[in-house]
Amino acid sequence: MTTASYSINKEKLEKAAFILKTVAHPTRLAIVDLLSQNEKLSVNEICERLSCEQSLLSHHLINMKLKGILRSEKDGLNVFYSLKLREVVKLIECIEHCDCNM
Amino acid sequence: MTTASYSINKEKLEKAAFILKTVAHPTRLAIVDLLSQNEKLSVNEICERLSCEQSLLSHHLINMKLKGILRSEKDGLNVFYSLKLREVVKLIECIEHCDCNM
DNA sequence: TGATTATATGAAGATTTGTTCATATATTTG
DNA sequence: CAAATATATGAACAAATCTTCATATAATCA
Repeated sequence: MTTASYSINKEKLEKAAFILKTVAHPTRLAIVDLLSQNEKLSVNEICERLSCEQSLLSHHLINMKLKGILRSEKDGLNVFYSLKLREVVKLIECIEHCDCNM
Repeated sequence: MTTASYSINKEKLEKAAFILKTVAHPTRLAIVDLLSQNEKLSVNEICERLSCEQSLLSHHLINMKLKGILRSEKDGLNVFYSLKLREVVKLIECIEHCDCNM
């Protein structure tokens, strides 16, 4: 057989790259970090805590929701976002722990 | 105090995003995976195993070296690449393990 | 030395991503 | 209903990224 011997197949690599890419942005990492410490937060709350412009934040949040990393639920005027793919928190931990070696 | 209460500071987030971004690509993830299983590999070996065009692969390798993820050593006609920031392997494991929840 | 092999380089174009701005929509409240 | 508030949307542009191609460099070998 001519199949490459490495363990991860193409599909998995693409999936992984897709998730990593979505998270690989300072603001989006900060969002993940915030939501790892708070069950759910409204757009406004995130906005203020990250001092991020509302529209820009909205774009980020919707993007992350679209890609399965966040979920949202509406409550009156507010929309609360929360982590759907909690595993992404580990990515941050990963990177945090290897900071020393950089 | 007006400081945001989340634990990761801006600098750390940017560093993390930088690393994640560099790795967040199917081919580059495959390179990391390959090199996690082989002490070192020549450009040609990687080329063949990933069926990636030589020039394109070179660009990827040099990029990853530039960003501190790989190192290289020359031996005759060959250049051998190896993992410098081994922690990035954990990123793949992270993503692999959460595949089920996606 | 000339041919061959392995790798790097750099320009160029296509595509994607990040950001801003202006504005739309939806909900609540007076 | 009008005003206020929270969030979303979409166009437009700048910047970054990905890929290809043609070619350069460097080492080896006949």
